[in-house]
Amino acid sequence: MTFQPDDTDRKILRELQADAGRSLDEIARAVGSSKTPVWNRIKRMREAGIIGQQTVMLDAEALGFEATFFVLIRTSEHEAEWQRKFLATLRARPEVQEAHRLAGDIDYILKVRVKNARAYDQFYQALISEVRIYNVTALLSMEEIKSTVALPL
Amino acid sequence: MTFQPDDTDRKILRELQADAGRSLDEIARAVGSSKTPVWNRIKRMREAGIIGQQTVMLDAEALGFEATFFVLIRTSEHEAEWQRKFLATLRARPEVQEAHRLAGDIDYILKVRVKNARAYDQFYQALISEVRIYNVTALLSMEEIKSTVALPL
DNA sequence: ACTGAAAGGGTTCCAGG
DNA sequence: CCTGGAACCCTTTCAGT
Repeated sequence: MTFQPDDTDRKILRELQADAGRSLDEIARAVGSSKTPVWNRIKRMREAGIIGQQTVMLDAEALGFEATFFVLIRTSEHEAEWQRKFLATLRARPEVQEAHRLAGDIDYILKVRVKNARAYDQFYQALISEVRIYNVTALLSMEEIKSTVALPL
Repeated sequence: MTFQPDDTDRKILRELQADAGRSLDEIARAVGSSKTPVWNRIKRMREAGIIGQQTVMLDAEALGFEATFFVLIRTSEHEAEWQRKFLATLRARPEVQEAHRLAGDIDYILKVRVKNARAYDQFYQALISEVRIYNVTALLSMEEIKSTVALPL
């Protein structure tokens, strides 16, 4: 199930992560190969789902998203039905950029991106009205020091 | 400093976030306009830095990155020099995908993506050997429920 | 498995409404 | 500010090595 990229595959993935907007020629040159072999490898990796969605990074601040919260959630409920509803709620809410189920005494962590603290409060009220939650801690980001989706290949 | 996208700009940004790999024609059709105006808007937003890097989402699990940690850091040091070194360390470490400075009693949160728990421990040892840190809590992700970089425009 | 080339399609730009 | 079209570049495929 684990895909084992060879050296050239890894170089291609690194280049695509860094800038997916370049031409095949440029990427081929960057990895020291030529168009067709690089094209075949990209095609294979796309079909295998290794390479997924292509997207653009937007400037969140400039677009008015000035508040990022990390939300630590403890719950006492662990039934299937509660969890199903909780996950559905998270997936339906576009301000939730990340959600992970955790090991340990904190059950879930969310990354929530909103325009301001009021918008966070609206999200919070909506969340606790939809599912029972035992304890919530919100950590407010003052400064985004680093943000990347690139894997350290 | 805050860019005010109009309705069409917002539609374009939504489409690009969802799939930046389509042709201008397709995007123009999706937003109910045509090539040239959409192209001009994208160009303007690129030049303004609203639209940044173009990238691909890779399948982390399939590539062997099976462990994600959220790391909560408390420090007693708040001098400029300590902070400079700490930030430089975080930025230099490719396994750190996110780093935020926080308000409140936890000073920093990191998202760290590694192949396994041993690789996390190596990162942790390297970090505490480079800068003094008062207290560290590592939260291990058991399940990635949701992960997106899209802003809720 | 790579090279080179050819066809089709897409991006970029410009003239005109 | 939009439409349509022309030129050029890139992607995609294929035959040859």
